[in-house]
Amino acid sequence: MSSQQPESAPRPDSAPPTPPPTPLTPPQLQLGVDRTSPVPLYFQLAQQLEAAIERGRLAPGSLLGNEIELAGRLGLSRPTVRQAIQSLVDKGLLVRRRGVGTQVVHSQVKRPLELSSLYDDLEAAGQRPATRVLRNTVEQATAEVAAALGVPQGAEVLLVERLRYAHDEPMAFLRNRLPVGLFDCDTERLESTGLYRMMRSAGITLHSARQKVGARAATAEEAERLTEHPGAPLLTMERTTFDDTGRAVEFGSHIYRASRYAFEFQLLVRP
Amino acid sequence: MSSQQPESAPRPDSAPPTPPPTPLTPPQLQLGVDRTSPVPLYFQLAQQLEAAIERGRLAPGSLLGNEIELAGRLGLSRPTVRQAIQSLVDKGLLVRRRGVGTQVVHSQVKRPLELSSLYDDLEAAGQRPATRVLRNTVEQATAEVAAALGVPQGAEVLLVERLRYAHDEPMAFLRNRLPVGLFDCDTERLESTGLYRMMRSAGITLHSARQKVGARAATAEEAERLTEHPGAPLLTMERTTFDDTGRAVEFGSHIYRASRYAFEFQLLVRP
DNA sequence: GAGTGGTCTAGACCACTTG
DNA sequence: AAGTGGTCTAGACCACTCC
Repeated sequence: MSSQQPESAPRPDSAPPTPPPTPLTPPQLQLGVDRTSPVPLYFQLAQQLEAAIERGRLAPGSLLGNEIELAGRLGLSRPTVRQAIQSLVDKGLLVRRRGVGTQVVHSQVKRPLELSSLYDDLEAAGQRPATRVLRNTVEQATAEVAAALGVPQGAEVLLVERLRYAHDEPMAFLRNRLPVGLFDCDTERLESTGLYRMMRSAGITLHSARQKVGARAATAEEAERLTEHPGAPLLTMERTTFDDTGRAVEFGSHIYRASRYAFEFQLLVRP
Repeated sequence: MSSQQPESAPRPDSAPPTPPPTPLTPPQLQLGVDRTSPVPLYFQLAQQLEAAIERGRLAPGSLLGNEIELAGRLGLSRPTVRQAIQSLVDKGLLVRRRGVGTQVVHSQVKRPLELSSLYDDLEAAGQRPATRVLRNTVEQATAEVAAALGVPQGAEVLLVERLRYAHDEPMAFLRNRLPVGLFDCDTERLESTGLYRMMRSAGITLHSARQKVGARAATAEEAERLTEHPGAPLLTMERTTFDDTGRAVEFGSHIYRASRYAFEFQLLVRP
């Protein structure tokens, strides 16, 4: 099965027209799966390949070796190997071309951003984030909120308003509406962590979000809350977040100080 | 093959303990593949299911019927049916739960936005877009541009500056840098279509983009170009676009009138 | 023509959810 | 216990790319 090829050992008995055309490239690259593990085989392989790419052991542009050979080397079937490779293609780490092979993507495409959480973003950037909850009550859904959350107009929804600080400076004013009864929206926890983290720990699997990002000049009231001057440029975002069943779980209308914050994210083109 | 079942014809000869437990839900829903077509079978099935969901013939939340039965009904193998279903799960139209089944997502998640092209956005919105090319030359890459495009600092890159109008009003100032020799960047075509459309027709397959969206006040020069007043809020975007091999194919630094434009897009959470 | 990925089949066993 | 999706196998033929 996984007999390693002699690489460039000259074979004196036969004279092939061309010397071994160096089929290498995923050279030795120790790969191997653990069949006693509960982790799926395709997932183990995908992890190992991803790690190898990340560490540069698989150089950008290098070919991966064909699927059949890889399957044989690992003692896996071809569909399983394909499943592993496909998951990395979906992540943008590998490219497949028929008749050519599978190669590591050229370039420095870094890990795509998740659904961005301001709290996590700030924490990752080393800015010590803090939150002050201004309101945490129940209100009746306006037409706009009802449409966004998919509830009847006038139905009860949670209203949460927060000021987010970084280094004791206000950065953003966050206003969220959530369906009631979705999870326990405790004010104390809201002040010590982010909304998305609370949702995840409540067993909600976030799936997608529809966002609208714009800008406008600060009103007097907004300026005061954010310690800007009236007319200062503000970044605005409206976002409706859906879980994996397609339910809307959150509708946010946020305002950021443009002088302090910008959105970074990655878009994938769906063919 | 696709012999239609008698549905609810009572069978007088046998008396099942329970009357047909209504296994329905993808009720009659005429499905069928064309094996003479060059279109892959899984793709044909996915298209039909997607169309049925879109037209409401498969209601949100309804179960799809198990894979084996579906495969039998269509004369396909289970892996092929799974491939079709998986593609719709990836699109966010279906949800699978082990032990439960596959159901249509609850809610109105509309088609996710593609990598947004301002030109296409405006055209779709019925605003007749127009473009004036201000510059279309070659320059030497600054450190920032070189880093974004992955070329050596000082290397030659294409510089394109455009004003984009809607209804004869300026909407945005677009500045792009591109690797030289990527495709023919003709000024006349630039004025009559969008950059992305030109890339696609040159055989470049767009794959992903890294974006940064912010806001700031207009300088005097910017205000004049966009017929705003100095200090007016502007929406800014920096975007590096990559093709399917991971090459950077474009680096854009754009400015939009916040009074006229906002970004809308969909983010997917990668598990 | 040789080699690659793209598609497809007909089975199999397991883990999970539900009654 | 029954039914579902999740994983896996060992083959097969085709379309495309490159020599």
